[in-house]
Order: sequence, then structure tokens, then C-alpha cells
Amino acid sequence: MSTTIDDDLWSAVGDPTRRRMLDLLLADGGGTATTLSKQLPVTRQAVAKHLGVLDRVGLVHVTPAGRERRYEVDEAQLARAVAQLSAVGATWDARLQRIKRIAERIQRGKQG
Amino acid sequence: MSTTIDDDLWSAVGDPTRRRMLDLLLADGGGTATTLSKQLPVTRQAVAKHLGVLDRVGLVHVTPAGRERRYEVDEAQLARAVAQLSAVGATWDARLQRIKRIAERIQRGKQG
DNA sequence: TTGACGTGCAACCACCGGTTGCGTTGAGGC
DNA sequence: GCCTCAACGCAACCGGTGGTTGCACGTCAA
Repeated sequence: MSTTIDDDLWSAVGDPTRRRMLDLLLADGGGTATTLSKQLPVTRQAVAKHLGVLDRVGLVHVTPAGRERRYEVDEAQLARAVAQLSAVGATWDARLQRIKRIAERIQRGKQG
Repeated sequence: MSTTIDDDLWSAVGDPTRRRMLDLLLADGGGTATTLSKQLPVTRQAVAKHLGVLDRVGLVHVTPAGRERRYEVDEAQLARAVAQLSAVGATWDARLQRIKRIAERIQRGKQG
């Protein structure tokens, strides 16, 4: 239970370049592989591949416009990903808290 | 600003197998490559590699005991990782909120 | 029509998660 | 003291993926 998340979504958001791309797309309200590649330290082709990944998991959607392919973030889907992210964080946080409490109890038991 | 996180830490926690390993180590209060591999669908060698990664970023520390090498989670470091995780989540959440507000304003502007 | 720009496709490379295989070393029974 | 077994480390290898270069195709504009 719990830690079981959409592994595709996670791995999509897990890549640093893809995170930066999402960031840029959000900031600029969309973009193409070419415009993104100009703001990133990777080639257009690399960006295109990433856009394919993001598209496949529904984090972006594409609108063909003439010779361009404009991508925009699917905010709802990104919100889902972010939610799952914090869910995982929360799970671990909870477990850490529990461990800490148990450890303290043991310490107290030893001393008392 | 903001999305700048320890990339090593992130990628260490980013791997699903490593997440499960941390989970198991927390649950059992430590373990060796062999004991972990028995609870995971991967070989001891794979686990050993992952433990190396986790050790390098300080998420676990190792205690040689005879012919065994016992690993335990560094809870403070894991707490840091979790914190950064939720920080990223929070950043995106905030940006999404902002975008949403702007979008609504535009909508209202169009209609009014 | 021609040139420039944006794209897609394919081949190639490097890194990484995973495996198998083998050699080493420590704990314990004979 | 030896021999065996268990845990480990190291090295070679394989498949997937992020990244690159190179090239061919469509589209917009002069």
C-alpha cells in the first residue's frame, strides 16, 4: 500500500531535464522542442524525446500549428504527479517519526 | 532559487529499488546486502551496488561485523531528502496555483 | 522557386540497473 | 589444524535510456 504510485509518472518527473522542461513550459505558457532546447543545455532532439515521454504520461499535450508543434503542460496531470510526490514524502516522514518515537522509548527503557 | 536541490540525493531516492531498500532498512532497523536481496526481486550484487550509491550520498552507513557488512539508514539525511522532495512538490504546487489564478483572471477579462 | 526554419527518423555513444561467474575471506564443524 | 559454508567484492556482460550527430521531409516567406 501507500508507496505504490504511478511508476511512469514518477519516472517522468524523476528526470532533472524533464523537470526543468516542465518548469520552462509553465513559466512561458508553452513552447516547442526548438524554443525549449534554446533554454536548455541539450539538443532539440533530446528535448523532443523528453516531450514524447511527457506526452505519453499525459503531463503535456501537443498542438500542431503549421510547421510547429506547440506543447503545453497539462496542469491537472502535473498536479496529480506533485500530489503523489508529496504523498511519498509524507509516507516516509511518518515512518521516520514512528522510528524516532520507538527509538526514544527504547532509550528511556534502557535508562529507567 | 527553489528547484535547486541536491541532484545526487534526488537521483538516489529516485530509483524505485533504492526506495524499497530504504523502506526495508527502516522497517527492520538495518540489514545486509544478502538479507535485503532475499526480500527483493533482485540479486545481492544489484543490492550491493545500490547500497554503494546510498552510502555515497550518506543515506545509509555501514558497520563491518565479522564477515558481514551491516547497513543502517541515516535518518537525518533521509529526512533531508524527504524535505527536499516535498520542497520541490511545494514549489510546483505554488507555481500551478499562480498559473491557475492568472488563467482565471484572463478568463474573467475575456468575459467582462 | 528557392532558401530558411522546424520537425522526425536513424545510427551511434555513454551511463546505469541488473545479471552471471569467480575469487576471497571470515565463522564454525570435523 | 583443516574444510566447508556463507557473505562479500570484483569483473564482464546485457538491455534500456539520455544524449549526440547526421540527414531527409514539410512549411513558411521572399
